[in-house]
Amino acid sequence: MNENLFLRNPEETALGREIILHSIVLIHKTGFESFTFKKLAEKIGTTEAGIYRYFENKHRLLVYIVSWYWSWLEYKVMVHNNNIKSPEIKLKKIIQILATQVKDDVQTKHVDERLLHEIVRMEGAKAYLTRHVTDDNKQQLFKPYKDLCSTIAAVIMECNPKYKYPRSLSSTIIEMAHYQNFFMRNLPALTDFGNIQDDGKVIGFLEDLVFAALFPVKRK
Amino acid sequence: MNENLFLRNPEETALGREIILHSIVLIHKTGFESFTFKKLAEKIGTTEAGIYRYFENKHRLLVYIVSWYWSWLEYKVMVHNNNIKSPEIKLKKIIQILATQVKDDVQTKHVDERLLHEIVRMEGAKAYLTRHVTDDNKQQLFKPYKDLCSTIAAVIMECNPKYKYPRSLSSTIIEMAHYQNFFMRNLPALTDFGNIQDDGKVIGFLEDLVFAALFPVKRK
DNA sequence: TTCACAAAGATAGTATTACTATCAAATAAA
DNA sequence: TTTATTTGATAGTAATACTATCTTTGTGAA
Repeated sequence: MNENLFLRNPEETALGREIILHSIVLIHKTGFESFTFKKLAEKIGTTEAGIYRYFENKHRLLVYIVSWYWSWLEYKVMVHNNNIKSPEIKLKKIIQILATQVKDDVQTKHVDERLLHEIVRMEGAKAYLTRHVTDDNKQQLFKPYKDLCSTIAAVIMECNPKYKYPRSLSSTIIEMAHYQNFFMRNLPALTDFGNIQDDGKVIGFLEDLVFAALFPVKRK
Repeated sequence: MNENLFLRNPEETALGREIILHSIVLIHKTGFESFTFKKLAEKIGTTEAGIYRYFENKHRLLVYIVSWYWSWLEYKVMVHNNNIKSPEIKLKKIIQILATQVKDDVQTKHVDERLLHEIVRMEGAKAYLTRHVTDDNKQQLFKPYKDLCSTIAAVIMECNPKYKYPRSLSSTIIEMAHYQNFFMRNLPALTDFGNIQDDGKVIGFLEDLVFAALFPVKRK
């Protein structure tokens, strides 16, 4: 993880890991706007000042956990696509990973990936939708997201080396995997899935969209 | 405008119109998080209490101006597509309207549409990315957005009545018109447009994507 | 064993935010 | 001209987002 994301590395101490663990639980429960360092401190039996030693402010903490998620996802994509040859199957697998409800990975004891996935779906965009995106970006805070985007773009180029928009398509897939899911659950009129809350629907839409874009029919 | 959006209709009084006018200027300048009713009150020479008489809180004000924007856009789409017959040309026009830098419409003296468009690009998602989306939705706060989505979905169905995802494609177009533009300007690695900041690039991407989805080649 | 020092705890304090309440003055409608 | 409505002015509160300082605790090298 990028050192600019924290003041002290939370992975290295027991308190740090408590902060990560419970910030995820708390943000998941109450949403990012009503999440405060004070509430978090009370929950883990420390003080506000204790948390400020690890993170400059709550926005940095959000960027930290969101980045953690993207890094973890990239690793997951790598593992799953490791010995797949067909780029098309790879891309389908990526869409499936992005759009499917995650289950907690027991290997990481201080992170509940299922909750984190739901946080990223609802709060992820707030990591970069700020007036200080440019500064944050200069500090490389969004590297894991951009890396994932590059990885997917590379698979897209394997599918069709002549496709003109691999990165834009890639960021579209990532964002829409989350947004269509969010819409399906909260604003179903913006989708064609009712509020059935079936991940398969979003996967179907994205596959249709992506493969149509990559293998188009010639038009005048 | 939906009555649930405000406590007192801002369009009906001079102070109300001042609130709209300067909230747009202020949110555009400093971003939504650092925008406060106190700063706004100082700017227009009234008091915090004065603004609270019109809007319950700053989130409602954001939803109000964002909804205003979507309503205005829907009107604009209607006017431009009024006497076009070809649904494909209609759809292209819609993409162009959505993805192009707006210029101020002098007819509405209390709203600067150019600034508002830039606000919607950066802050628009914050209108619904909250824990209270469902309640807000029940109060019909997002109706203009959903109406626009329906309008576009109808044009999509005119293009290809067999297409399975008209609403999802519609919300994808709307969101991506803004996001790809935002990425191009702030996180160019997520796009294929450098940071040239040319609206035409985003339009090209979206047209390619949408028409490929609507007129696909048959694949195994 | 002790000394050093880093990490955490305890406590206090500040400016700002997000409101609510009250009362008086101005203004517009009847 | 009376009356209701809208605004202005002022005050106050609980919570938020920090910063500062000082003490205690634990760990590990000398």
